[in-house]
Amino acid sequence: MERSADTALEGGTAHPARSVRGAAGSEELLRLDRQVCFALHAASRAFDALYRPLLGELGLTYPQYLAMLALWEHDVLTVKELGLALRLDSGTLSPLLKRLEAAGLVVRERSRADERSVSVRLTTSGTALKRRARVLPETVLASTGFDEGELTALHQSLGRLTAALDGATARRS
Amino acid sequence: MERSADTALEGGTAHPARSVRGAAGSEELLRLDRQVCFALHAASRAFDALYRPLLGELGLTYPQYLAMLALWEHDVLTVKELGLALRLDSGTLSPLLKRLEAAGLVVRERSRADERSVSVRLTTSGTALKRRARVLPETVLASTGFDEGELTALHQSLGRLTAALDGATARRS
DNA sequence: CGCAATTCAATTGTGCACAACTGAAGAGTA
DNA sequence: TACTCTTCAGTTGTGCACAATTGAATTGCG
Repeated sequence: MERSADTALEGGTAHPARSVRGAAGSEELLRLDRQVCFALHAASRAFDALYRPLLGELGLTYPQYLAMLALWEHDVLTVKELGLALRLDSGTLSPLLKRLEAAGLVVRERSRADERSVSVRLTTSGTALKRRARVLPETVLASTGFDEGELTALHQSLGRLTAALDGATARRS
Repeated sequence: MERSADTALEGGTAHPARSVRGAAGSEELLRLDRQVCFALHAASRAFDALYRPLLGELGLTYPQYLAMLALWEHDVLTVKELGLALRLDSGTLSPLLKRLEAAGLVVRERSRADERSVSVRLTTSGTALKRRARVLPETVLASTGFDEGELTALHQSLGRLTAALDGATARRS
C-alpha cells in the first residue's frame, strides 16, 4: 500500500477546514498551511529558484544581484549605506562584497573622509553588467503571471507588513 | 557635511516616481524598491527577526519550528514527506533533524517497510513542546497589524505566486 | 584638551539552503 | 533470476544570515 505524501500532507482530511473567522482553536492556529510566514518563506525561495539559473549566467547569486541593483543606482556606497538599503549587516556584507571584488565587479577602499567606513564602487566591468541584467525584471515579472495591479497590491502589502513587524521587534527589545 | 544614508537611499529624488503603468524604462525596472522579490525577502527576514527571540525560549530556530509544526500535525513523517511539506531537500533536513534529535525532540529510525526511508517521530518531550508553542501564532499575528481579511488575501496571493514561479522554473528546466 | 561612548567594518561561530554526488535499497523488466 | 532504473537519505562544498566580539576611528562631553 503506497500512500503518497501529497495525500497525507496536502489533501489531508484529518483537519476539516473550519471557518476562518471566529475563535479557531490553538490546534488550528498551529497548522503549517495557516502560517503566513511560511507562505512568505516559500515564495521567497521560489523566487530564488527562478532567479538562480538566470543570475548564474551573469555570475551572480541572488543577494549579490540585490547589492548590484543598489550600486547600479548609486555608483558608490559605503558598506553601511548598502546595509541599510538591503537590510543586511556587515557580517553578511563583508564576505559578499569580497566575492564581488574578487569577480572584478566592485572595488572597496577606506574613505579618506572617515577612515572607519569603506566605500564600495562599481568597476567598468560592474557597470557594464547592468546592460546584461536589464532583461531580468521582465522575464521574472512574466513568470509570476500577476498583472500590474496585483503586483502593486502585493508589494504594498509586504511593505506595510515589514514595517509592522519591524516595529513589533523594536518594541520588544 | 553629514548626509544620512536614509536620505540617500530611501527618500532619494534622483529617480522621480514615474507612473506605475505604461512602459517604464529598463532603468526604472532595475530599481531596488521596485523588486517584489526583494520586498518578499525583506518581509521574510522581518518575520524571522520577530520569531527569533520567541523561539529562542523554546530552543528552536525558525526552520526547526516549521519542522515541528509539521510533526505536531502528523506525529510521524518520513524525511521525504517532511521535505515535501516544507519544500526542503535532504541536504537541509538531515542536519536540521539531527539537531532536533540531539535536543531530544524527535527520534529518527529507518523504516522496516522500506529501508531506504527514515521515519521521524516526536518524543514525549517534542509533543510536550506544542503546549508552549500555542501562544506564538497569536503573538505574531497581532504584531502584523493585519486584520483577518488582509492576511487571508496576502496568504492566497503568495500561494498563487509560488505556484506560478514553480511552474516557470519547471518549464525552464 | 583628554577620556569615555559611539560608530564602523571585519571576524568567528552557528545554522539554513541548495547543487552535486554517494551508496544503499527497492522496483521494474527482459 | 539478473540487470538496470529509480528512490531515498546523507555528505561535501559554497554561499547567505545573524549574534557576538574585536579593533580602529571618530564623536561628544566634562
